[in-house]
Amino acid sequence: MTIPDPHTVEAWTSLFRASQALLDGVESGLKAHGLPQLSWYDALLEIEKAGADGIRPFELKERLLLPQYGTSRLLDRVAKAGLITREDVETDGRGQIVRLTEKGRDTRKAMWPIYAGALITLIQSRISPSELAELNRLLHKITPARPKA
Amino acid sequence: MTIPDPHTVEAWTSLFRASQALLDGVESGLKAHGLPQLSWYDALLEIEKAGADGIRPFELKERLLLPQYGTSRLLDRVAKAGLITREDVETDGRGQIVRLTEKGRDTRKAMWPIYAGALITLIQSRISPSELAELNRLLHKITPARPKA
DNA sequence: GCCATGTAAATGCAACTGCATCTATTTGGA
DNA sequence: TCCAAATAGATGCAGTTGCATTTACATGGC
Repeated sequence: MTIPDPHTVEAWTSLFRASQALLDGVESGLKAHGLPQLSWYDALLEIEKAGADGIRPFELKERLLLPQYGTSRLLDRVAKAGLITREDVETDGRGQIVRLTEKGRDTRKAMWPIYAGALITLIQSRISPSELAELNRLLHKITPARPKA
Repeated sequence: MTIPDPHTVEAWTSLFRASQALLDGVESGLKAHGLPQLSWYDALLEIEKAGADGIRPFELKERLLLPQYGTSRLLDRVAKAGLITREDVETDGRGQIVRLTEKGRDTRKAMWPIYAGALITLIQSRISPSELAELNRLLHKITPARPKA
């Protein structure tokens, strides 16, 4: 059995810690402002991008890389909070169309400065633009091409 | 409100995806072999390092960067699986000493090749040693010095 | 010695995730 | 047409996490 280079283990550790720290930072900022979780942001943004046409949950799950049940339940919560509407689609009795409400749009907008601020503080202020580009390049080497939704 | 550089957002996204992909890879490997979660590995390793003296839960929580209740419950599960012993300490009636059992040692040992193999496949085989070093350097810039346990 | 304060650890409750399964509907063939 | 297989989405259940609180013990000042 091959033993990994200590640098490999360290990379995994620092990668994990970094992403953990960033996530915590963003989430605690949102929570401190009484705003929903980060996962809601991505969903709201995708739904907002879909515009008046709305989006089907199965499309959403592909874009958010969430499991089907995760999407279903996330939509439950977001709908319960009044941020989206879900209505049946006539062309397919199994499906539904999700659309953002005004409140949903407002919520997403309110989340953005907090989210962005955290990223600036936690990333942008700590690393130079060229290093940032290099970091991106290296991370993309590690993460294989997403397996085509 | 300052707007973050798109590269910053992309770095956050790739960082998150990379760490998610690695975590999933390691976890699914362990699960496929009928082994416990990765979080158990770290705990078992720390406890093993403590040797015959054992370790106090509050020390463990500092080393693992876990919340107090998380540590308490992790130890519950690990103890229920027979991988550790917990006994009261005489010098401090509030505390306990955690020690690894033989079974705990065996389990940790069994986990390592799977864990290591996943790291080799997912990281080491995809990036050169010098790039790995650079990745480490960049990640350490982003993650601030841990706030001294 | 007594009490306020602090520290170690556990726990009730709500939220969330994973897994498997279920229901409803559509689709593609024989 | 009819039925097996596929697809969209929901859901029961167990496990896990976060938060707040609780229990138990220790310590320092008076």
